[in-house]
Amino acid sequence: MANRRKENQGHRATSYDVARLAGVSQSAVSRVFKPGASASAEMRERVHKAARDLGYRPNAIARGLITQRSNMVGVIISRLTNLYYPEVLVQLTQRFGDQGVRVLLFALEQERDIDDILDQVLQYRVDGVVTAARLDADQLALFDNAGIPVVFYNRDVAGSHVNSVRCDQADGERWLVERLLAAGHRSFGIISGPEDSFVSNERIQGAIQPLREHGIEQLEITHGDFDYESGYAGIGRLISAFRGDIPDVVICANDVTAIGCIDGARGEHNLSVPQQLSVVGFDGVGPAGWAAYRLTTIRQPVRRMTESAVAMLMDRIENPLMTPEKRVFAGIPIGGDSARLREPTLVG
Amino acid sequence: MANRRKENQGHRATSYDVARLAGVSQSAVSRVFKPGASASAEMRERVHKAARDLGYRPNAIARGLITQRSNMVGVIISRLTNLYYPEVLVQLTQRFGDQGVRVLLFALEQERDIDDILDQVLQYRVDGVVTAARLDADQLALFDNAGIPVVFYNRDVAGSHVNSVRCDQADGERWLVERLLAAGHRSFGIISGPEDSFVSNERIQGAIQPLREHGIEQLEITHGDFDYESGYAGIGRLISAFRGDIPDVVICANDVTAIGCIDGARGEHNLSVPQQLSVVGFDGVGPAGWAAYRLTTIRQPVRRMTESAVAMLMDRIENPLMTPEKRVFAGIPIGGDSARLREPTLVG
DNA sequence: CGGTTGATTGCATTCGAAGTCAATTTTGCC
DNA sequence: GGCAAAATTGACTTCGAATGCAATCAACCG
Repeated sequence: MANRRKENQGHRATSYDVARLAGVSQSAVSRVFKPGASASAEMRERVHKAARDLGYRPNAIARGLITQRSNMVGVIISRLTNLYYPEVLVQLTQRFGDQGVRVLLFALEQERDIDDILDQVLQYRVDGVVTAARLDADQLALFDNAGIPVVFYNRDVAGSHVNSVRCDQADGERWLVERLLAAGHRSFGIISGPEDSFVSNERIQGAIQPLREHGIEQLEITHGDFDYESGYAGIGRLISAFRGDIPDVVICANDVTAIGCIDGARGEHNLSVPQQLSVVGFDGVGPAGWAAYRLTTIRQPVRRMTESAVAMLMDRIENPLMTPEKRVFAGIPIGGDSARLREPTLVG
Repeated sequence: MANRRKENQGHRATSYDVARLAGVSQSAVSRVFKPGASASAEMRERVHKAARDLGYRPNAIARGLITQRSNMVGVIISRLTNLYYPEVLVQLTQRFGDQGVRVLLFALEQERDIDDILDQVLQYRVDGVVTAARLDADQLALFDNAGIPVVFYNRDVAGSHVNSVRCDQADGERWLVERLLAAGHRSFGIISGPEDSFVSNERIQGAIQPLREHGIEQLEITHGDFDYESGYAGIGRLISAFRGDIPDVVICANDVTAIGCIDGARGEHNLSVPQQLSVVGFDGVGPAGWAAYRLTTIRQPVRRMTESAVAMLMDRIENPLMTPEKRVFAGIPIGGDSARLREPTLVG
């Protein structure tokens, strides 16, 4: 009994085992499991039966070695705990899965871990990479030299010919700002993300520029970290920066910060949102829609973006000489209830 | 130029290339990259230099084939969009990473996708599996026969000798119920998860049992799906079930449901929480701590649980004959503000 | 019926690194 | 200096599947 068990455990059936049992050659087994290869009906049946009896499954590792295709892609994500990324990750995983490709996950706690991570990604001979973490030109070159296509997700490398899928964040912010201005807001607070965050900078610059264009002078910025605490504490710092005055609106680097900001405004400063303070976010994560917040925000079209990222990467993998392409998606404005977007109606 | 580029791309350096450039044998290169193997200082240096010049990195796929160790583990997660899992996933990924092991991610949208998924997991010859999705005895046997250790996360297979890491959910619920009873609550509503969810059943049974023991009769249950909507709509269904009365407390299958329940109670039924209605959740996710909710809940000790899961799986991988072990962790009660846990003080 | 075509099948090689074994060199010690 | 022990190194084989090529076989045509 114990022996029987042990045997099974130690020995996983190989194509040779199947071949022997079915009385055919190893090549035949290989061909039966390769869709579209030439094999007679009788052969197929015998091999399949033997394979079933032995519990045989082709070894993806061995296959990867000979075909030079691991059928794995690396997905590099930083700050996964952000509410926005899990959704992206799930969708990528499922869509790649539909194409027969597996996701090897690399999660950075600190952006500085990245060099070790890249080394690992390269060792595993992934067929491609989707990165939602910053890569500099040298790091990108590693993949270029190895012939591994890379798709940037909501990021880009300046002046470099790489694939990227992005949400037009500047445009989204501009939409918000235009509407806020039209509704009469004149003093603006901003709670940004980390100073070195590409995503944050793009959003914040996208907000600041139209504000400048409209000659807005009452503008204060405080730095945050994309999290709830940043918003909760940030509103306090902004009020100080305005010398006790309250800005008309706070633009937050993302939804979670905006939610923190709303809670802070209500709980710590006794402000009602949006009557006394408008707050806007960015992302369109689940909690943004919760009744307690109903954020005014810009939703990223995650579905289409992940679809695009997968399609783009698969294309590049099939055809490495294809010219890199950048796709930009418009964000979807969500009216919500956390900001006044219309001119105050004058009640007679 | 184009040629140069092409060459680089097509040809990734192998240990033979390095060996040739360094004027040594391929075995030598292999040994230099294997920690603890015998090689002279001079040899190490020459090989490292050649490797650096060629941008050589050992091919993890080839290594996996010969060593019979892929250094990858499969992580199977369902309902990743739940707020609770991303945290678990990040921690698992990082902790495995610290042990030099990569995570191959499998995300199920539907629990029924699982058979295809398992097939994939087996093909990739992962060294082990952590699953937060249900596996039945047959499915588990697949891994057993292949000699691949499995650790269940917050799940278990009845009567089966498998490793598992769990939070004692029944005990957590019991704690909540005892306190709620002590504080004078007498009528209970429950918003469960899906009927076929192991996690939900464990929690709900854990709540119902002490209620029975205390002879509570006012008890209604409605089914949900672990999401915000379930809570938001669920409170309405409970109020109907109580014929317009309002239960003293609603026990929710998880935090997100509890949050929905609070929003529904406040927004749709004009109830104040916790004054008129106590609501409790389970998990201790980030939003549970947000000022708008301050949930009374049980936090899972994710850190220790993931640590344990990784340690356990690595142990089994190193020593396959080790007896499977089950570790149960106590949940951490979070007082919060969404339920009255003390007897009402009588003000004179 | 001979010859041609096309499908099927097996043999042998290949992918890249690891590890066994034996040959060689170095080291240590009296 | 000489010999045993230890360290270093290389040749060769191995892991499991895929594939080019040649051999075999069946089908088909005039």
